[in-house]
Amino acid sequence: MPRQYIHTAIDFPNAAPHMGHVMEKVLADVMARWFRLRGDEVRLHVGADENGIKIQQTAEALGMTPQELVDRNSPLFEQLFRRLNISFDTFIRTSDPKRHWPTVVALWNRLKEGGFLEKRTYAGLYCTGCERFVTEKDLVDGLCPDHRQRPEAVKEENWFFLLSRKQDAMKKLLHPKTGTYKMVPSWRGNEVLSFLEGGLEDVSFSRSKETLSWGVPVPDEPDQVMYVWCDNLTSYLSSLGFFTDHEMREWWDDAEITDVIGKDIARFHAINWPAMLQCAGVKTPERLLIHGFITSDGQKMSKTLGNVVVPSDVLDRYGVDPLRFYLSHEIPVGNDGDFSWKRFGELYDAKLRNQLGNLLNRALVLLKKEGGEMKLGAAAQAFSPDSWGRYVKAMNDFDYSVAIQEAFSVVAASNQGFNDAAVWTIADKATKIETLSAFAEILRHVALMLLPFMPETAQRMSRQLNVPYVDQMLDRSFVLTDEMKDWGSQKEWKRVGEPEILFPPVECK
RNA sequence: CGCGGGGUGGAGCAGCCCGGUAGCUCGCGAGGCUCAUAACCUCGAGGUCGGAGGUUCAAAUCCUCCCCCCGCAACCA
Repeated sequence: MPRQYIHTAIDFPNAAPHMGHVMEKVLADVMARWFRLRGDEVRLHVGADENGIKIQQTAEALGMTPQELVDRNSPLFEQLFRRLNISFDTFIRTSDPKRHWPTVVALWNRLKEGGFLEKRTYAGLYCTGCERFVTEKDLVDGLCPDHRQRPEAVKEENWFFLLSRKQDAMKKLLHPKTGTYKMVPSWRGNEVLSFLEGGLEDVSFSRSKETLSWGVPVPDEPDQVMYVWCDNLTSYLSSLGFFTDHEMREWWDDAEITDVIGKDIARFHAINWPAMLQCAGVKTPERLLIHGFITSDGQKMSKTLGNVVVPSDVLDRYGVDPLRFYLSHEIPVGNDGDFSWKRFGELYDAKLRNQLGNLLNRALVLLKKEGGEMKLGAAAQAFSPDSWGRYVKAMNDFDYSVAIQEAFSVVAASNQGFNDAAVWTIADKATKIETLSAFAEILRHVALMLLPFMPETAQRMSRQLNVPYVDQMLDRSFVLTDEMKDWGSQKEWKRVGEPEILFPPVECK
């Protein structure tokens, strides 16, 4: 049984979670759920990137300690992910000295022992107002735009990771044809590859404690704190207890590893991370799934524009599955996407209420009127067996929007078939029951297709249909068998349950 | 010539890799049905597929050049 280790980027909790965080987690969760359904063993990891200068600064501005800030914000992420039914196994917080730091320190030591770390003088411009290094291009007329002062030229001793040595190795690893680390979708990888062609430079791996105090201390160097790379990325290992006495190596060494991350940090995950792993003698991941960004009504979300969409507002209004549906249906994997309340409402009505909910309702109500007994006859199945083939291929190819649209094209075709057959006018009771049963059977298949995307909805549909496996379908061990995908395979399924409204109308905002 | 993405009926998008009736959602017009959450179905109006060349029997789809929009351009996650 293949083993799958999926991890998302860990999130930066200097503010409350936004729609972009949600998109990434839903994407990873759809993948995790699909892998489980097809029979793989799955571990899904998420977390919070709590260290760094920005957290330090934000905390200061709010008059709290960094620890207080992350203790306040990180749970917001975790709670949101739970509410979204993200089936994660671990939530790592990088300020956790017990779960996270030992792995980080061990990795650091390995890199150092391998001769991949080197102490150098880092020269840069330091703005005392920002309390951080700034670059030339940040400056306006040579001054810090925020503090209107000239940054000082500062030199400090830092550790560097010798990434430049790994250029050829990374080219080989990421080679579109022969490399073992695949970037999905491939066009997202192009940017990374061309960047790689430009040549790699060594990366700064630590800061002086005066510059950065909130982070993982460098072993044996009291005045140095690790800079983001060694700390943040390593959470993917620390969640498995790597390099400790409770490490779960099988989830790395004997697993297919997928990173789910945004286009902005693709480069670091595609290059820096596998380079670090190679240098530490650890296997590199198999797949990098790169998603785009989400805009709000076509514009970049920004507090100044006041167009930030708060995920919990959507959840309060529409519930979990409609949001999961919207993101999966509207945004092809890798593409940028847009969130708009208008579009959300339209899609909710058109697809979820009018097409899906209505089909389920009209079929069940009529069947109930005939007594609720199921009987699948020789009546032509209105469900093309190719649908499963197309669906499975799309799911395996990470074309999730294509897959969910396949499910909805089955629904649309069924509504049409329902009218064409004028089911409600069929006089012969046996024929009527057989015809309606066929629609119930179609909906059983549709619910299974929707299961990775809208788990609760899939179960509610199946509950109304009263299919035999309804109570197991949200279990992690629930596997989609070939038998389940066969027409009329549920011999124990004798009668349907009570019809209910699947998606109620939601008032316009 | 820095890199990548995009430019498709009123709006938002898919199709482009593997050329061959231009598809989806919403909106609009007409009709059908009345089982169903005033939902469902059918038909219709509306597009020189950014522009110009080229390849081809045939191009939204391949090639070349140009224009416009967005992101990135390295330590900022």
